[in-house]
Amino acid sequence: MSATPEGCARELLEVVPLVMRDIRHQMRNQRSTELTVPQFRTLVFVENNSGASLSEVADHMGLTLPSTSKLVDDLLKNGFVTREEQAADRRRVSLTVTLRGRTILDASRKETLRYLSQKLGSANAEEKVAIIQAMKTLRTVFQESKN
Amino acid sequence: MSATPEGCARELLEVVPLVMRDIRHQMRNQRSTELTVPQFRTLVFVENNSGASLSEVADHMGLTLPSTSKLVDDLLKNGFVTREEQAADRRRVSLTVTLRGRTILDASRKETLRYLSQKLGSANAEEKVAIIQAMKTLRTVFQESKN
DNA sequence: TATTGTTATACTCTATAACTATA
DNA sequence: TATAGTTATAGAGTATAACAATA
Repeated sequence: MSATPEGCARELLEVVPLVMRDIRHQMRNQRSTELTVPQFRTLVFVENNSGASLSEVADHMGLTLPSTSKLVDDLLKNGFVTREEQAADRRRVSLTVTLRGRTILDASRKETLRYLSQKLGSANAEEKVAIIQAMKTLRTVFQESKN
Repeated sequence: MSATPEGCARELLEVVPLVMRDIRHQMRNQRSTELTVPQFRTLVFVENNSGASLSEVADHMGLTLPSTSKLVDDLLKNGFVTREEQAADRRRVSLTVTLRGRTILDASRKETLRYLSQKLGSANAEEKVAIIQAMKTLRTVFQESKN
């Protein structure tokens, strides 16, 4: 297996959509929680960055402002976040996860992690180390993709 | 970094959507080729499994038959695949990639791989080995995800 | 009857363009 | 004028339900 940038790229292009598809399916089939992947990721971000503006969320998600606005709107309708004006700059919005949002997020995360953990149970120690390492590298490589 | 199934699951859940988002963006912004990720994956599958039926594509993609039917319909409209009845069982369909489809697929693959390779250029040898290993494991774990 | 596929319908995700409000 | 955000509109991706054709 050639550990060249090209070899890695080829593997990523084949395997990442496979894993993503599975995660998406799993989340969709959570009848109790029902968060989509983007909704889940948005809630995680707002939980970790309470008071975030819409632009900050959009930036983190790699989405346009209108897309993010709609995404947040749905979370709002479900009562998972609150949206207020920032006092210092009234154009800006301040987002916070509600108790309800936190509850649903915790449940969804728990269920998804349980599912993924079970799937990864068959991997041996060395393989798991490689996954952890790979994810660490990929995170740094793909994180600041401000296209 | 705990190399437990739970630790791996946590990393996957954070990093995979990040990478997927970047791949999706990159493909969307290919002004020359313009294949979406599902279209790309379908073409790859049909190229490797010439004469495949719709059910086989759906199975590979992890999609329902109606979704797959529509997906293939779009490829057909663009002249990237042909769709015929199978002689042996006329309910079944036989899909083939056209020359045009092959051309666009090659161009798209090349451009995406170039993009990803360039991004992965900053990773050192050990990190690249870990990525290759991780992808290999993930492929086997997530491949036969027939839900 | 069971299987393969399509059509009808709907919802989510995402984008671009046009707009409003605030700075 | 520039920035933050929303609304309008549209296209892709996906699903379920209902159907048609073939086995």
